Amino acid sequence: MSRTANPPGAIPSVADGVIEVLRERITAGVYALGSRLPSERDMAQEFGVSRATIRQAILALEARGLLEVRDRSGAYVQAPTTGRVSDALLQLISQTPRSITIRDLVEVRMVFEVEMAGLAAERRTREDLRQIARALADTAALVDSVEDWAEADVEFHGALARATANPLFAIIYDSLRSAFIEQRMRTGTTLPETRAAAFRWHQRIFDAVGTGDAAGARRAMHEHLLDARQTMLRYATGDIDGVSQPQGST
Amino acid sequence: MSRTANPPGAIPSVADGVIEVLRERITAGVYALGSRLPSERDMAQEFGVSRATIRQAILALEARGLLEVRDRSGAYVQAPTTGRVSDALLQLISQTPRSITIRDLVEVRMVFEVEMAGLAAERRTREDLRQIARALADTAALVDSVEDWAEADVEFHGALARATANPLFAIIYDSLRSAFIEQRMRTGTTLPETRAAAFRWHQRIFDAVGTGDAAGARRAMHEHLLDARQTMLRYATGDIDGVSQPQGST
DNA sequence: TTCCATATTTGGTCTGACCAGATTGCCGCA
DNA sequence: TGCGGCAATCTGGTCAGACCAAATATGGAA
Repeated sequence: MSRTANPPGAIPSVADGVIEVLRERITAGVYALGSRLPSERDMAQEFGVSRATIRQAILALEARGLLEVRDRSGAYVQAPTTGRVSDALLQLISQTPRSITIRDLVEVRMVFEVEMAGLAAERRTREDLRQIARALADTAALVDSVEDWAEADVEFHGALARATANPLFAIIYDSLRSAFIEQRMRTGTTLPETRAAAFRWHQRIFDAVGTGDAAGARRAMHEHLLDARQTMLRYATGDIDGVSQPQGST
Repeated sequence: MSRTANPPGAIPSVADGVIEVLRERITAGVYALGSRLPSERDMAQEFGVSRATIRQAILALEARGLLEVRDRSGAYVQAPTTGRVSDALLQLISQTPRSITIRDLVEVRMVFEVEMAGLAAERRTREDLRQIARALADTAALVDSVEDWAEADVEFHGALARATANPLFAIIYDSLRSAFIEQRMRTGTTLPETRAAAFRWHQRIFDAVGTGDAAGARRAMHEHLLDARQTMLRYATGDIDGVSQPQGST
């Protein structure tokens, strides 16, 4: 795996050593999840290095999502989130030579989500159903706000992913999610009637999942995505290459 | 999207400002891909901040995969790789509460590799075929070395992913790849006869892709994975929760 | 016991310095 | 003129010590 991008021959820096030790302590639970690490000054003393080096190590671990540094408070052990994955993925997508088109995106969704719907129908628990139902209700209630609706829509599909009882699906979906959104999948969903149509599809999917009708769920999801693709392609301005890199808000 | 993990209320630090400017310059091409950024000292002067701050910004961008810092040489603009994504994904997987099992992994592969095989059969170019063939030949030639064989095997599936003509598939596959490997999918592939069996499946898949037989390719891949799952489950020691975090080589 | 002022701690930033390897450029030899 | 090699220079890595302002902890007053 790609370590800290240290070419095999390179001399591991002092900071790398600190990073390694800290990482071990974190995964070993010496520094429990949510707990605060010793202050930079204390660690510098303990490791016998300068504060600058400790600082570099902490920053690296923060970038990797293992720590959260709160200004004037301390560094806290953080549970990894899908955010890191999707950030990296988004960045990758935005710089892919042959840019990712709407068609590509829908194709991938088609592959994953159709099967996800089927698995969800087979395995969903009562709690899963409750969450899916809530998301469904939200899409109906928030149909007037493009932003809120998009969020609810994503949540609906996310709940479906979780209902597959396979955490990998949820992880993958979450990772792609920001890409989906960022790439203004909304292209077509800015129209109220599009959102209304989506609701009807969602309803069908939900019913199938609820009754444990895997084949029906797959079929409904498949048709939903076919329909969505058509709508999006119609309103798309073309390829989505210039993925809007998030702009700093300063 | 999750910025630099800056809570909305937080005061953006000086370093954050520098990060933002540098990032813009990189994406805008002011600092071209592969080129070297000014030295830390020069930038510190230009931005009117201390070298420590510049350093922090550079480290952050390195962690995000935008830069590669070479000791005593400089910081170079780097093309993003799937490595970042898979690192993050691997970390995420290794810390998921309900640990990821072999069954989960194969299920995900089943979902998208089957479809990938089909798409590859429909769209593969002559060049794609050549690469797939080469990987196939490698798996046969390297059948005696577990390590080399695993690499070639992964390459075979990777070439298939690229042949779908949808870059997202290749990206996703590459991102999952290290997870697949790390999680010692090899559990069953350490046996020579397993590798021999895999070769026969690969051959069938290759033939179907070569003749443009999408349905056949899907079927062959499906059966290949079913077979692989059975083998792996038989030799698996159980769930793979303690995902081997890569150990520092020091 | 409650609450607020004060003292302490903590991360963020700055300055200035040294090290050792990478880079560059110049000089002398062929 | 061409080129190999040595030395000055440059660069990132690390260290030391200091100041700031906000977050926290402390202790005493109400």
